[in-house]
Amino acid sequence: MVTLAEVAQHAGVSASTVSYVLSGKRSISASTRRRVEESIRVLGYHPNAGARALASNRSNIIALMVPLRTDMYVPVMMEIAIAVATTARAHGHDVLLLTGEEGPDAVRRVTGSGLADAMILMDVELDDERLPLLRATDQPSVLIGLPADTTGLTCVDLDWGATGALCLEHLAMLGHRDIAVIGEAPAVYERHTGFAERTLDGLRSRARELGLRALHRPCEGGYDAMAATLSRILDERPATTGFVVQNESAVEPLLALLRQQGRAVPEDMSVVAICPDQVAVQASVRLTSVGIPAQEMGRRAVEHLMAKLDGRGTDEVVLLPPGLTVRASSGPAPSRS
Amino acid sequence: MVTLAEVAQHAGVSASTVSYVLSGKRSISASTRRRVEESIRVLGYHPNAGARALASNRSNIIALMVPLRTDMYVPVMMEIAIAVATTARAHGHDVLLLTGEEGPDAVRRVTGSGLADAMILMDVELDDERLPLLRATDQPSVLIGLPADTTGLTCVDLDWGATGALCLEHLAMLGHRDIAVIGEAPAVYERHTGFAERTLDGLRSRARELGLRALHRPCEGGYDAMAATLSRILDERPATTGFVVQNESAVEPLLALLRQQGRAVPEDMSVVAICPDQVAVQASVRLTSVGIPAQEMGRRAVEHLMAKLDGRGTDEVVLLPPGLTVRASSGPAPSRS
DNA sequence: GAAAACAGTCGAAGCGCTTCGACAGCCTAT
DNA sequence: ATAGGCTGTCGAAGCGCTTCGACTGTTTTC
Repeated sequence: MVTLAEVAQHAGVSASTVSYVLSGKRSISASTRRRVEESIRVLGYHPNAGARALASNRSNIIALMVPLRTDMYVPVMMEIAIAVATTARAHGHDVLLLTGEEGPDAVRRVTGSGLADAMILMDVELDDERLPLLRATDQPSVLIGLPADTTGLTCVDLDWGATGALCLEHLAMLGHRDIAVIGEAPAVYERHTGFAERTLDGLRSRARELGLRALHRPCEGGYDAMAATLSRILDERPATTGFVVQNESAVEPLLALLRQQGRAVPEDMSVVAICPDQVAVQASVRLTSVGIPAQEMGRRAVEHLMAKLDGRGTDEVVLLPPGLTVRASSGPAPSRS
Repeated sequence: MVTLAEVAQHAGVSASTVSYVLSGKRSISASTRRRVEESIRVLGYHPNAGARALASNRSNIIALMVPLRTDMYVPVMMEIAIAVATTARAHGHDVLLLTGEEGPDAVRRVTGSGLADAMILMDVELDDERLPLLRATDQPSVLIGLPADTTGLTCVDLDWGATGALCLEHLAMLGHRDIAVIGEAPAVYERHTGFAERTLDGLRSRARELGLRALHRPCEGGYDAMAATLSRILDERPATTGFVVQNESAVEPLLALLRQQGRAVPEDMSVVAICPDQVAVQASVRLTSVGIPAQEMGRRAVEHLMAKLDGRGTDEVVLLPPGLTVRASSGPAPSRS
């Protein structure tokens, strides 16, 4: 293992000079810098992470807490995680992967041990038990998701309320009056995950404003669950002509069921999905959808964190505006017969 | 930030004693241990990770390199990553998330800087350029996946050859003679990802042994790609009655297309999928499938790594045996008319 | 009953780096 | 000329921990 001292000796300078070449915190003559850089290259030197962390009180690591469960939006989570890792690297940081499993203890451990300089939390619940800890520590953090009380926190999220409203507006504009909302699994609502409730709120209040009827039903993914949910919906509101689907794994089953029942999409029924664009494009009917900007969220979260680490950042809530792409699954409501 | 020295003072012992209480490397009297533990609790002490890494030459971090691309098996990757993180925590280690983006440089950086004690590599190609580096370093590593040459390496993977063979046997046993294999996207084969080729080999050699015809076609995910692929297959081999599908995102489109063409599953056509059980259960027809033991792979990889770190491990290749679950998508071949 | 073994504790060295203050040499303004 | 200010470099302290050797009692062993 090559050390700073060896590099210094090889280059004929002192250790501190090498350190300053590396950090750029003091000016170094061009010739010395060249010599040192050459020695580093020749010897294949890599600074020891532990020593650096100890001396500088900075680990250059950010922690990312991902949900343990895999009952929803797995590809989105993955995409965010990868965007976080990539962006962090671009800022000279590495990413420590924590699962939600440990809960608040993980926050204590990481902040207490100086393992990471900052953290990003995903899958934030409306009243998350990790929040008091984050407020109490002076370690910077960013949430991906929006809790009920954002005081003293920085959050990045899609504007789910606007997302719900947007879906509804689109259907309203096409003349649909009775809308069914296929939600996430009941468990998601039970643990008060912000995005699900916010979407619903946005949807409902816009429905009220526009005078539409919106019927919400949570739904586990998969074919059987969707079949049961659909038949209940059509029993209850036979006039339903529009669907908003938030649960990715209910989309394809819904399309299959409608097809099977002889209801054509988009002629008889319109479907708007809330899902990553990739899913929308790959479905058996190209779906009109509101995308989930996973990469953007990951990137923005890291950039906010870096700003905070540089002392620039401020606490703020960033809500990304949703965008609806019209594809082949939505069309004018059939004329009322 | 509470330090070891403060704990020592609070407990009225020396710093080294506290250290030995923590590590258990020397015997400590019960009363001293109790007092120290109490002080730790009261002061809320967490050992500083950097200092520990520096002094002990062990970071208690393992690096996990995940593929940057998200063109296949995303949920599987995620599940593996989570299993790795969970298992590592159970062994007192944290996980550093690296993306494939940096390539071999990441290996150099991590081993060189002592950031991690060991690493796990996913998405290994048959002739991966990271392998020489792994062989050259004395840092333990485990691959999830199987390269062409495994000398000096430890690998954990599903036995893809046996997986392919198993699918074929099942269909053969049911009397199918003409089998179509829906593979991964062409790009996956082009970069020589081991699992895709091995599956195919297993499948083909068993087909030869049993005297079946197997026609392999790579396929991008999604409805349109699957439609094109299917029509080519049925043109070329109209007698096809069995399908083996390896690309998750082609399964549902295939089922939809067959249904649409009036071919019943499993009466006219049998489908065997290679996918996680969850996907198989959620499909519109409950799929006969060979599962992908993602959690098991992640867990085993970490456990091997821990064994190596303790000096127990050996280089070896662990191939997990595949298991086929019969569900509703496969049945006897229709009698030849 | 003396020698050897062991349990329990401490002090000090050292891990590899960053960073502060010091200083030598040089340039600019008075 | 001389004070003051740069620029470039160095030495040394110190970050918080682990671990080695040393030391003091207490047991065990023959």
